[in-house]
Amino acid sequence: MLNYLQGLNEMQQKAVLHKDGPLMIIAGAGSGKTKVLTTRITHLMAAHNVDAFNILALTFTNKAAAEMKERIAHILGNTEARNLYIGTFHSVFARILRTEAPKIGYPNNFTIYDTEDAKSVIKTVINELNLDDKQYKPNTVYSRISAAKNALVGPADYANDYHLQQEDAKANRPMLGQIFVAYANRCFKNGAMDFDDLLIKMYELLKNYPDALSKYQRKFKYILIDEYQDTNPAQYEIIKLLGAMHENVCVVGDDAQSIYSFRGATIENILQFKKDYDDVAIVKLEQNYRSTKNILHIANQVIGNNKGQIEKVLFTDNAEGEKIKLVRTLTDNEEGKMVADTIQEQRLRYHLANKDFAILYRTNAQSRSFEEALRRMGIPYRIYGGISFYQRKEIKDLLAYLRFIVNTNDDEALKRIINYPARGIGKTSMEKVALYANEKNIHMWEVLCNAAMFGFKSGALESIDNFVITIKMFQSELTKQNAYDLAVLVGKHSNIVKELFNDKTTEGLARYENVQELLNSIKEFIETPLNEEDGEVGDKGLGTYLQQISLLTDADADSDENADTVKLMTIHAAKGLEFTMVFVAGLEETLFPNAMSINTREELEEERRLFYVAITRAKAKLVLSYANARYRFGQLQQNDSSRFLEEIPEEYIERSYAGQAARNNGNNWQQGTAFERMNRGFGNNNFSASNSSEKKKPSYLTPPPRPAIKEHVPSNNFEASNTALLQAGQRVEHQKFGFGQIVTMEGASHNPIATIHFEQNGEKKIMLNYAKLRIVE
DNA sequence: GATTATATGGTTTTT
DNA sequence: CCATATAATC
Repeated sequence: MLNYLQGLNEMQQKAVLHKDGPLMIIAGAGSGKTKVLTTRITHLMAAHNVDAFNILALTFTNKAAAEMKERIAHILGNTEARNLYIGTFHSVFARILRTEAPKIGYPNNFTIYDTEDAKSVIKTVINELNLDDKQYKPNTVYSRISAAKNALVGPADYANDYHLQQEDAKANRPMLGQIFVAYANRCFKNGAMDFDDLLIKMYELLKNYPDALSKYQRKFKYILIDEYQDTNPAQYEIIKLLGAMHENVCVVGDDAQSIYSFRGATIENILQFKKDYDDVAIVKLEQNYRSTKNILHIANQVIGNNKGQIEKVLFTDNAEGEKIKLVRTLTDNEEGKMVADTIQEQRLRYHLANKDFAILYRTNAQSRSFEEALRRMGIPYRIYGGISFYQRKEIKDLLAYLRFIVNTNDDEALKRIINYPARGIGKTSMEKVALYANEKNIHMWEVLCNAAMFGFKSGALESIDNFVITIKMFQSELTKQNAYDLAVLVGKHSNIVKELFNDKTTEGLARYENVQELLNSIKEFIETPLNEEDGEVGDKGLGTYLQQISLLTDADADSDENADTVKLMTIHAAKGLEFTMVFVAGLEETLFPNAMSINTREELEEERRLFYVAITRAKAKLVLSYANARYRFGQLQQNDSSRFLEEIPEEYIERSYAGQAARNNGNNWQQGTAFERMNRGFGNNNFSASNSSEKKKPSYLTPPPRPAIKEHVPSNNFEASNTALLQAGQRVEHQKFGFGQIVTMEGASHNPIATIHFEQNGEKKIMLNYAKLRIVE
């Protein structure tokens, strides 16, 4: 027994074995904190007989939660782990609120608004208050409100706060408090909570309802919190309340990796934790098991430039490893190509798999150049983040129907679906509906149900009545059918599916497939066995499903975790992950550090922590890159290299220069230097001859010149054909290159390449896996 | 009221 | 460059 303790170092064991009382673990990057957390939970259960039902663990993503559960189940060798309460703050609280909502005046089936929904409500409210949405930009208003909530400042507090009033008056938005109040009221009326409300309402529940507080205090005898440096004051206060009875609160964090202050997170929580509890045990995990000495060393150097930090020194027994590569390119496109070429080369030379590589960047918009380059080379990849599945329009549309059926108070969902697909209830009618609803202080749905009474006539009235009948029909099926069958019915009867099916454009086709995928996901939800639960509302109903998916992260939606693909993501999304070889791209002033975050020392230090997080994702190999110019707002913009690069000691770096200029001249430096003269800011970057070695230059030094193509307008019946059986001699149509004839077929069967002679554009090699070709004959 | 053309304006990061 | 908002037209 207790053999799960083997393989833990002294400090890790100390953290695991600490039984009762507050515990703070300061865990450096790659120091095995997940291992410590899982082992600690296992130990509580196995050695101290703590019931799984009495343990609450809060993680940063649902995926991390699922993995933790799985690992614990594996070590324990039984099914007890499924009774653990593990999840993100948001999902755990949503689950609790689903049971307790009526106490605070919400329906059990409350809707969860994502950012887009919330902004839309804010916009409506601004219009209703007769304010100008140019002066009050929904984006700004939303972030102000969100910031207030995360600091536990409610609408009334906000509107009455003298300082906030002054601040808003100065910033030319004196009515912000009123908007906040109206927004909060509207959400409440709609039976909806936004992301921040999940914390706020949980706090209010515990604060104002002693019976609820004591219920959950008794239940959660042991509380563990991962990524503690990224918690905000609202979360802090909730935990303080929940943990007050037993004080068995264990937090794990690393101040050096705090990167979510824009979401209200504050490192203060770490300092405050020590003050709030009398006798906090503190354990520091300082041995890094992930990275080479070189990588860890420059990480330490970089973070050393930040001022306030909790003292700790990361060390490792790992090998020294390679030097850090620093590559400069002329443009973002060449940066993409350099990365793709390097991946290809490294993969072959060291027998690495695609999934050993990650490309990290500061902003989602940067993914494009990497996508293009990887696709061109036939390297499979997967992008995390950006527009997630559940944010696609077609998905949100169908979900809005389901949301509305479950909660007809949700005016936001109603507005989305009432005229989609078009059924003749347009803007004018809806303005009237909104007007009547506000006058009588009832829901828009009630107005619709009594449309005749409110004076709607002929055409409009008929359309509205039909809509009401349809929705009522769906509602009556709500109790008779399961979520999947109902969703299928809604898709059919609302004509959404038909509408998408009839759209034969490529985008339409993709949308249709997305909807099918959504239906599949609902089916899967229904078919997965119930999580054992003690008398909670947690059931297989549509309401549960809707609440669950609104809290999914993009990382959670990852179906094939082990797929052999190169991973592309923002640094934020990479937190907690590790890869054999990491590319950190776009190390340029105004991009990283980002122009939005260089105005205060605090902001800049957070950018630096972000850089630190990026570096410490790498196990063996690290490549940093930057481009002299990149497309932004559709225009080529020049940038200096990032100030962070100057913080890395020269002897750890191997510089090189990839791109077209190098090729044209046959000599890397002359063109490079000429270019440098045109761009100030390169003075200190001494591109010494460090890469003048005789080694064969990688192929990224020779991008083929691309002749301008003659754009082709696809035929109206253009539709991608199945090209599996394509043969030489056949005539095809390509979306861009126009009509042509297959000259030869080559390449492996899983990645066939066709050489095609196009009438307008000459001979081109086309990868069939990616190109859209219509077979003409 | 719906469909299409033009204008605008916005990019940091995410539950 | 992109997506969404408004205007113009049927």
